Amino acid sequence: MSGVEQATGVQQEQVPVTDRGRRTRAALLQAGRELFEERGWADVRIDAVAERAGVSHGTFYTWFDSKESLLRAIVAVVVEDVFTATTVGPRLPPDAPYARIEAANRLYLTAVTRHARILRVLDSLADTREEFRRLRVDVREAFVRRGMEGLVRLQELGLADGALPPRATASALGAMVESFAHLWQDPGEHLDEDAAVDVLTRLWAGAIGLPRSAWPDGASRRPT
Amino acid sequence: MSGVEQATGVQQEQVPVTDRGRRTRAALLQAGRELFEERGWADVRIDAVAERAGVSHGTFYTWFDSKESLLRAIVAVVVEDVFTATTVGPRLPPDAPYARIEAANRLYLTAVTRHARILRVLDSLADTREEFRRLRVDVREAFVRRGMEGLVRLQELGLADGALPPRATASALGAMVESFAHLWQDPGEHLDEDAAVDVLTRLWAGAIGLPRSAWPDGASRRPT
Amino acid sequence: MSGVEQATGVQQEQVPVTDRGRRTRAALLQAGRELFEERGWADVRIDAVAERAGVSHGTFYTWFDSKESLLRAIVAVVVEDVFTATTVGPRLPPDAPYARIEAANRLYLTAVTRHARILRVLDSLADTREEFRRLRVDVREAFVRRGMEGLVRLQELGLADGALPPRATASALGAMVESFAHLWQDPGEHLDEDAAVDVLTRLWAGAIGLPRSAWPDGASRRPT
Amino acid sequence: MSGVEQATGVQQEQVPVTDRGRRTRAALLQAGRELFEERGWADVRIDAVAERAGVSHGTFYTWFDSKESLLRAIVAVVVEDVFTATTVGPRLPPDAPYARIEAANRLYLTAVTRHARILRVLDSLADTREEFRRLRVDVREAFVRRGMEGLVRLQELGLADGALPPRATASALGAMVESFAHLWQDPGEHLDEDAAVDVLTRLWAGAIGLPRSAWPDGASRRPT
DNA sequence: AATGAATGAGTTTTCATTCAT
DNA sequence: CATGAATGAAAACTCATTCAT
Repeated sequence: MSGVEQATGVQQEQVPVTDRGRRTRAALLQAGRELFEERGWADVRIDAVAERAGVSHGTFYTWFDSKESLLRAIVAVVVEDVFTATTVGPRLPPDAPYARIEAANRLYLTAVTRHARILRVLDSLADTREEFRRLRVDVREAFVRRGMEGLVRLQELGLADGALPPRATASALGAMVESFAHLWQDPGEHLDEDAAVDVLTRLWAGAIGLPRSAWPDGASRRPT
Repeated sequence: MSGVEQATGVQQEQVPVTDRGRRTRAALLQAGRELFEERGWADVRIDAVAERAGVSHGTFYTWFDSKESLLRAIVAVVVEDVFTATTVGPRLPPDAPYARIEAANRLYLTAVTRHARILRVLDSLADTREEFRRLRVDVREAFVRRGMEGLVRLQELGLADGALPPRATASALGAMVESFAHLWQDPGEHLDEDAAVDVLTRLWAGAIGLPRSAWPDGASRRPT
Repeated sequence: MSGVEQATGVQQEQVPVTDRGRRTRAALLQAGRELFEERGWADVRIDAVAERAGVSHGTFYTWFDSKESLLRAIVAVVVEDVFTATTVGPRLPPDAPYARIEAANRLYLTAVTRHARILRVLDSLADTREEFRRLRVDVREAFVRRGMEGLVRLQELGLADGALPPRATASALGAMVESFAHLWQDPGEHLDEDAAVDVLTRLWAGAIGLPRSAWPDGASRRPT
Repeated sequence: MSGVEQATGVQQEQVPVTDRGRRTRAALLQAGRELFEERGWADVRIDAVAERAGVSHGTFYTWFDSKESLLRAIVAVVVEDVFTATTVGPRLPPDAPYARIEAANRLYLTAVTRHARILRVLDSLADTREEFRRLRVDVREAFVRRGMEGLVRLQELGLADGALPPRATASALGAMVESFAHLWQDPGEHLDEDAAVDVLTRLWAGAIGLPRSAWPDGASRRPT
């Protein structure tokens, strides 16, 4: 199980024991998430986080060691959520590959969309801070691994292009799905969730060479 | 900044008139690019740029208004280069769609790879600075548009899945290619250029539903 | 100043809530006043203010937004003081115009003298910074208005030259009194307060044409 | 002859020998004056002066040693002009004191008005730079001295209040006249030159106690 | 636990002045 | 003489983090 065991850094964040403490910490977490989403990393001051959480500046440090530490805590939730969404899908039969791909895409697309803003913040730090680069990778990891395993299985069954290197392929297609979540934000790309999932699944299935015969009727013959 | 607004509007960057000036400006540009690539945006000081360029601190401001301004100038070159690479490819016959896709992918992949580090820096700013978001989009635009036009043409010829919305599809596939350039950096994804182009082209061709009959022999039957 | 505008509007200066805060703020105010008086505006560094107040550099910004902001706070006290001195004088009978003029002159002269150095600083900024020009005017306003009203009353009673335009006259005479406070600093003009007030009052009373009969005995016949 | 012999500072400004040089120097002088008048001291960059004069930045230093030096040269002209205006008036008969006061006031008022903006700039520096404080005094000196001498003469003739100390009185009244030149700039004090001179002369004559019998008919009986 | 205040390292930027050509 | 460029000493301001109550 990747991506969840990162928490053991150097300094442990304080863990609240009283109810009041729990509430304060939660408020800071919430305020931090909102602000990061609104303004990005660099433009968020600890001051602002504390203020929005309704506590004094100093209190922030009762619960978090640093600004980084706050983001780490926020991202931990995200990693967990994406991981869960990716892993705990409906258990579809192995002989329905298209439906499996579709289900995985939908879950990942919605999960990533849910966290699109905070993931962008993470991205902006991933460039220089090794720790966050790892976290960024962790978010993707479960999905990529799942895609990779699925691909291998299909290749073994002769249902996917055997020439494709599994890991790289899964990475590339995973990136494709994820990029969709971000492009969605922009005006100009207007698709509802079903349409988006449909497009992504078609691209994916076609890309790995899943034979049209294995596509559902609606998908393979869909008109323009 | 004192109280009275100077009469001049937005100051234009200086343009060197002497050779010495040209050399200095170029050195700063080069030093800036290197440092941004090595350390990312936030960890580069103007001081360091000047030092690496072998000039004094103040000289930086003779040629650039600000750190932002420097990046802008660096990125302008990148945008230009990627645009050119994307646009000025070998003119392949329209009836060789696979080869066309391959050529386009190769050009874009190498161009983006060439600039991978600086594009990451740009990404990290794109989240909050509207100006840089636009630039980021500009880098992709030519490639996405080209992919879109190619797709439309193939759809009209019945050689591509008519159900795919052109713009979104081209965006998604473009993102896929681009992500490859970045993943390449990471250890663990080791493919040489030819192999990478091959994978991407297979994925792309398959994704849009280009019939296997339109694939070159080597591509369609390549073994694992 | 990064690209994104923080949500807060014009930041208000902090108001101390603890005693320690009050003490620190007062010390900065005091240090600032002294330094401005000693060195003028341009030659005062925030660093120096903080040092003299016995706090660190950053602490200055806990209490004031900027150097301007500090001066504003200092001047606010001055405006207040001059206003009070000008307004809250001994209530003399209307039928003792000379004594009234004298009392007003004394109060204004001593008030302006008390603040002569800081007013000079204000002057030096008033030329270009509209905000400070207004403050400068504010300092004078109460005295000028009072002089004007007094003049109008005397004109109505036939005790002052009816040809004098009240506002301009009061301005000119006010400037005369004020200039005295500054000239006093210079060596070469040595008069004690009583002598200065006497001269100014004679000039004033004579200027508006107050009949000699309304002058006190001592004043009208005073020998050289 | 006060106020004109100041030029011998430490470094002598360059003196042009060619025609081209003369033109360049004059252009810089002119540009400097305009800019100081428009923006005040601190907000004028040497860059801007050079640009407005149509020469390159470096050329400025061919003709002036420093920014201070430029202002010094500009002010020298002003001092000279005010001095001349004050000294070289119409030679009126000693037995027409009111007319003499009026003439002096008019000359001084117009001279100071002509240079009001640049004198303000000088003021803003006078607070801290001893050199400019001297210059500032020099501008006033001739007028104050003349007023003082006039007052002494009238006192000796019994035509002025003998209780007035000549120097202080002349200073105060001089400041009064000068302040008028500045207040004129402000909206709200709207008087044409004749009216202003009239008011000032009445105030002056009254202030020193010039008997009404020595006032011209128009002046003494002017109605409201 | 919470709070208000203090800290100071870290950065960008300005601009008068000098200089090589 | 003029020019374009280089210089570097200032200086203001920010903000994460620490601390005394």
